[in-house]
Amino acid sequence: MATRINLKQLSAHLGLTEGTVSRALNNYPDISMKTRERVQKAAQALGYKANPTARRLATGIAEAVAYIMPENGNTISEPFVASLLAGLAESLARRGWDMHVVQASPAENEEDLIKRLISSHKVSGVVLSRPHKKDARIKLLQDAKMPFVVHGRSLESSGYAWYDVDSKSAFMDAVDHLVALGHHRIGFIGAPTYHNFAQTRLDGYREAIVTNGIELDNDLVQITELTDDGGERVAHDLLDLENPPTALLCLTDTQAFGALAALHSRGLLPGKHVSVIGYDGVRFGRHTNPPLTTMAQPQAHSGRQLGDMILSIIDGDDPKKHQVLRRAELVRRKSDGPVWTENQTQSMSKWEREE
Amino acid sequence: MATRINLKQLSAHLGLTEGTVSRALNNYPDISMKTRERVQKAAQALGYKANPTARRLATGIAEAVAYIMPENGNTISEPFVASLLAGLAESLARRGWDMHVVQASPAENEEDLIKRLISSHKVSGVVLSRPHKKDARIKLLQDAKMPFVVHGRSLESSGYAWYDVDSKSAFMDAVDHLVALGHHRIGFIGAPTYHNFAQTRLDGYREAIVTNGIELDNDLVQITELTDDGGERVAHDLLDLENPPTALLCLTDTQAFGALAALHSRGLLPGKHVSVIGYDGVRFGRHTNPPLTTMAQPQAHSGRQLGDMILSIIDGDDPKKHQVLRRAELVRRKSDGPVWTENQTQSMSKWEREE
DNA sequence: CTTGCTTTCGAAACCGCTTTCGGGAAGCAT
DNA sequence: ATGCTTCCCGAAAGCGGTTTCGAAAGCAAG
Repeated sequence: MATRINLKQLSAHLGLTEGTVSRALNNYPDISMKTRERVQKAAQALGYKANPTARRLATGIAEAVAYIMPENGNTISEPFVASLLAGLAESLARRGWDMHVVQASPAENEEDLIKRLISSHKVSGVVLSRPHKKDARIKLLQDAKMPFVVHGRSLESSGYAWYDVDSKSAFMDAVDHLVALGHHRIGFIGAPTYHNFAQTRLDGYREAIVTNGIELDNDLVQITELTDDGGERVAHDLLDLENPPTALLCLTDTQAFGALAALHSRGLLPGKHVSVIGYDGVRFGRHTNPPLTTMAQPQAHSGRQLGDMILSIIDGDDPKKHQVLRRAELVRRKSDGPVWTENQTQSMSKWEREE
Repeated sequence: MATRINLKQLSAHLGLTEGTVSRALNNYPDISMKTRERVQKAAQALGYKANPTARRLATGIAEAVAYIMPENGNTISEPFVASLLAGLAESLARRGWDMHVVQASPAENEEDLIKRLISSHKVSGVVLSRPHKKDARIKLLQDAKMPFVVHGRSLESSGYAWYDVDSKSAFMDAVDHLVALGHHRIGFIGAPTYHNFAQTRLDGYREAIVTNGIELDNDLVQITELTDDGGERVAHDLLDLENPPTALLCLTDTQAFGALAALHSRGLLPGKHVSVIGYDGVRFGRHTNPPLTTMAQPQAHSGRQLGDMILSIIDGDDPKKHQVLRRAELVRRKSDGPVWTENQTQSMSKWEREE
């Protein structure tokens, strides 16, 4: 086990040429059935495995794909990363391929990372998360003919493979839900719209607002970082408005956690005085005070899905055939409720009591 | 940019032999200063980079390390994984090395995974998380002389490199803290002790209990999964005891979240009626009801730390010189408090009011 | 018993780089 | 000029496979 047997030894053992043995193992048709079986049996018995590095050099295919971690080294503890990686790794492992996980170093921007990845020939495919609206990386990959799939979508998404959740519809659903509860002033806590998902969710919000016959009020949309602190900060800004919102719709659950904190610090009960809805459906939302209502994405097997996609594209499938859009669904916990009316004074005492 | 220049072209361009150019680029002393500079300048200008696969084959060193994801595909969304990966990737990238992330597939056990990794020659080092008490993987790596560092420790940890947090002391501190608040019946929510960290934390708990002159009561320690549901379930068991605990010490924050849920469902206020303390210091604990008191580990740069360690061990450092033990510290939020006494009836009303 | 086609395998080039080895050229003392 | 180091670089052999090409062997047909 210390030193593994190599092709030369195996072929010597069999009294055959290295080339012949190699072809036998790779099921070339010009090897007789008899010797093919003999070779494969011997390989099995001796525990022969082709050296991956040598094969890579010879064939030029890397047998590995790279996952690009989303930017923001700090915020990176995105809940979805770990489970996505698990699924992706599993899918690739079924084929014996490797998963490289890469991240733009502080010194290097995302585009240079992609360039380096392409020219290094170290991977035969790339999986990308959270593209920007107009993501230069996508063009680089296309120009280099490097197979890739995107977790999310950029603005122009017709030409490549992607896996995404229809968060625009999700945000429309969320708005509809809030309106049905009587809310007319719905605050939106968002993120910079170079993130395409930030844009589409905002679009969903806006579209649903007008569809419901409500006038758009730009004061009600606030942009901030994708952190709880960010959410908390702008939640305060929204509540400080002269005519404050009665509900807050947040781009992510993490931001929503911050919004809940803002409400608490003001003695307001989420779900009662002000409704809060997040997006992502992270499990942790079950434990907030109150449990967070959220639009949950079906991230069950997104990693495996992405893995299967990139693999078949590498095999030659048309990327355009691999575009899957999943739907998010409302998970109603306790942070949403009918609009609070001032004359419900009988409960006022409880409000006051919150510290 | 399409086809990268290779060594043959570069050397032809320079009128030198491939071997000479290679040695010039790798700073061999038998190349004159003059041509060495000339070569390096040309390489720079033409954007030459040695093909990693070819170099790997020639040198036999993989220039990559593997991170083994902790077991449990489901529970894997351990909060620490993503940030650890980020740091590890950064450390390796500074040297131009790759990070492979691997996970035992359902069909394959962890030991076979390591065997495969070793014999594949695909990586020159391994980083391992959460070892078992007696972890067969460690022995495999040692026997194969594969450099590795462990995130955590197994029982016998003197012979290899590791990075760990002194969770035994942490749990002793936590017990001391609770005792100082008046608690004498402290429940322990743990996990199967083949996980070494589960054992050491339990040890810390037990040792501190006796040190404080309290009698050990085995009914007070419950073993369960590392999930919120697990924590919730056994929290109920503990509270159903005839003589229930007044405080719950949990192996992880995630379990503690479940414990909080159990208390709420019984109309008990964490931090008032029953104290709850977790371990990990995940950021999310700021948003529970009430915010979770926890023993926070300094996971700031653990990933980078691990990366630097594995790199220097691969360079030949003695693994035994790389053993770093960090301390966790109590982060007091709101889920702990003095022991609840029944005669504080004036607050009883508030208790009743909780639903 | 040739001729012609397949089937089956050996031989060799190649992937792109590293590293050992040896020898020519230059430098210095004799 | 000779002899001996020392300094540089070319030549060539790997690393461990894959793949093309061509030839030998086998078989059927003529």
